[in-house]
Amino acid sequence: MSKIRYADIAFPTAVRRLFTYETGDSTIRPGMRVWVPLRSEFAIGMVVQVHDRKPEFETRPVERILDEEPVMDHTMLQLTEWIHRFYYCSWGEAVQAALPVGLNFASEKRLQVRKGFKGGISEEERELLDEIAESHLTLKEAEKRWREGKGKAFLKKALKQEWVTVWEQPKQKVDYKKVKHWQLAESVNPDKALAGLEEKERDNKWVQAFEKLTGMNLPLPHRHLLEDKLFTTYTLNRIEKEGWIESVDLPVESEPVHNGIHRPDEIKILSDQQQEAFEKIRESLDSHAFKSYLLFGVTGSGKTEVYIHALKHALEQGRGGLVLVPEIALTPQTVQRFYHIFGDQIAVLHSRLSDRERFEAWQSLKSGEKRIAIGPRSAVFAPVRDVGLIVVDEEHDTSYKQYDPAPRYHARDVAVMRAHMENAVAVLGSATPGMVSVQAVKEEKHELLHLPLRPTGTMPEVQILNMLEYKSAMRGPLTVELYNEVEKALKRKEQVILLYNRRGFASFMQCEDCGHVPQSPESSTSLTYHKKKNILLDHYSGYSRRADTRCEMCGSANLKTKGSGTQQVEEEVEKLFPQARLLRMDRDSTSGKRGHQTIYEQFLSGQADILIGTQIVAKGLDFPNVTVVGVLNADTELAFPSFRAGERMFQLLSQVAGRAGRAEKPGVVYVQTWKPDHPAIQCAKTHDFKAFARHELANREMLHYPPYSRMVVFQFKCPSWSKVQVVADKFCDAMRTVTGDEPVMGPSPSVIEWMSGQHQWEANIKLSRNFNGHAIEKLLNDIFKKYDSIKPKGSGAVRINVDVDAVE
DNA sequence: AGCACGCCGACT
DNA sequence: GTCGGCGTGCTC
Ligand SMILES: [Zn+2]
Repeated sequence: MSKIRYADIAFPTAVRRLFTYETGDSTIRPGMRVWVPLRSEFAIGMVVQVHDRKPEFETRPVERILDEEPVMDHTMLQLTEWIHRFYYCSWGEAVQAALPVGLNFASEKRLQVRKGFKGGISEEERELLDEIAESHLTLKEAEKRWREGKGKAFLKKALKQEWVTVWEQPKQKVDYKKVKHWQLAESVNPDKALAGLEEKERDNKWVQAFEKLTGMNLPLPHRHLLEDKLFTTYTLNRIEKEGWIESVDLPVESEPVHNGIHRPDEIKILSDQQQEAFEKIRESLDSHAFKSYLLFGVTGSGKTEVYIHALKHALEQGRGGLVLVPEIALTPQTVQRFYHIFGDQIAVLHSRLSDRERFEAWQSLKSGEKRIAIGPRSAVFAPVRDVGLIVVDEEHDTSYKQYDPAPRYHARDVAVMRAHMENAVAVLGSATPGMVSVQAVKEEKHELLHLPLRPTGTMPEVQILNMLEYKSAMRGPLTVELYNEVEKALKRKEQVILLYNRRGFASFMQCEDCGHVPQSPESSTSLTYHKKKNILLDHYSGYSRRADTRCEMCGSANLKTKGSGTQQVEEEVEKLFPQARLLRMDRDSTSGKRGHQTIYEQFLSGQADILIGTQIVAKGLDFPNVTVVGVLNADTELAFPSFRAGERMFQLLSQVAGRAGRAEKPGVVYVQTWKPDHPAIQCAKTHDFKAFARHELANREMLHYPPYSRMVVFQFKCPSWSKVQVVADKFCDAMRTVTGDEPVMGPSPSVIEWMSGQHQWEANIKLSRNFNGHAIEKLLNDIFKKYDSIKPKGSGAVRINVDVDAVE
């Protein structure tokens, strides 16, 4: 045994601390997983540091090192450490998010009857003990098997008396895929074996099968052999029974995934503007230094071609690539566009992969076999070797933010940090960039690459329909104008998309005469309506007032509360156009992405005339035959109780506009709204993102919202209503003591006040944008320390979640 | 986060 | 007397 060294280990629990163990095994290195004793059990942990500093406390030894080679390299450890500080989670939680579930170990506890145990026990107990010895159960299975009565009592007694002991073993969830193969038994001489048969046996099918096997290049997979009629499960087993062949489980290459055509020669020639953007990226790649770009270009401006050329260049440099795409956009079509050029160098990290498939994709990237990873949020951790380029497409998409479980990271920001750590180039692409990225360009953190619309492209016309004017001219949820346009389009055999906003999980009030939604005087966001207490509430600041009886805008008494319940929009539309073929799509009704995909395909192939659904229809494909797009109630987005409501609305309308028609068949987007003058609507009409950004940024700056601050949201959860409230109050006291009164808002009940048996409150704090990982960690440590010193009795039951850079 | 340890009410 | 409820504190 060599010299004792110390390993700092991160566990996948919420404890934001490392634990130090000792080991004499000199093969231990950071990035390896270990099996160590923790309390009275064993646990899996990740070695993050190996050193010689003997701690003051007693250390326990590492039981087992689970890897021969580190599964995380230095950068990945560094990246997860940054997440640990910045998003205030444990290092182990960040590690867990970065590894495929297949690499998680679970402890498996099996029961063993102590050897040579005779004991003075009753007949009945003896029987039970024999059963335990034979059944080879896990502890969990045994506890389930003997759930009650005598059995339960005996199991407990047997464990206590140590008649039965528990063996704890690490068990990896997924291993390399192994498949049953057949090979000749070592000891067998085929000729002799056959010669030893009786005459009448020679005609048997299994004998013929064996004869054939001897002439084959074994071992061969069972499945493969079955293709020959001579080989069946029976004949093979029969030969095995003679002891002439034996089965072995051998690892196999996973079957290649079919992603369509691979024609690298068909890479598209870039337009001048695309070429210009690409040249910039190429220069940065050549310099081998960190650089980040915001690639701003509307739908159809050809961002993907720029990504593809840049990826190609990275590969030519011998470096790898990483492409992040929002979950919803990760369709076969998207994959095909990359596969077309890069073929099997691509690994797709789909969220629908099985644990094993994910593990194999991960492995193929780590080994360097695959050079490009494409995937949603979690793919930011894909172990691409020597990453040169990281693309984040649709960088504004909120699905890049993880909420539960921790770490609550933003994949776009992690991507930029990873690029920074690996001296790579980050390219964030969007037609409607988030304000955070726009501001980063202004501050020269990102460089802007602008792709104007191609000369062949057109932006569809956007018509605004003022609901005030159509108040008495409605056909169900459609204004007469939109109704007529739909009719006309149907007559022309063209297609229609109708989009209605999903009502959020929050209720709100709206004036029936002017469409106004009551706003908070404190945070300038929409107030939510709470039926029980009949109040309007601002969940940022905690401001509340008795529900309005008159519209604060026009004075009308005609205020209506809009719940979060289901809407009948689809049924009403169906009645309006009984002769039309209707296709529905929303997040709930269609199960999973497959469902969406089939709906898109049906609509594209003309199997329906009208596609109606929630926001999700805006994220689909291009439909060249669609000439009318109707947004039925655009304002619902503005009622969303968030300072980002305007941004979301603009993004939605822009996205919709990007779907309507093509050059040959120009489409018109009709937006029904009570607020025709709202900047988000006006700018969407003129397709003027820059004007919208100017307006929105001015607003944000005035109210000190991101990107002019960094918001940290704290959520308090507990089954007891009174406890949550007390803890939230005390926590805010602690915050105000540490930071002063000014940046703290709240506490207040969450927008979702009650969820799965828990009451939820929240509070938030606006920090300077300059707070980096260390500063955030220090401040939050101070706040929690202060809180610990003043927290009331019984507060342990309240869970406190920290969400740095929360999105909603 | 789990999970053991410990301190008080309802049962054989 | 003890079984078990949850509140508290610790894990190298
Ligand atoms: Zn009004």
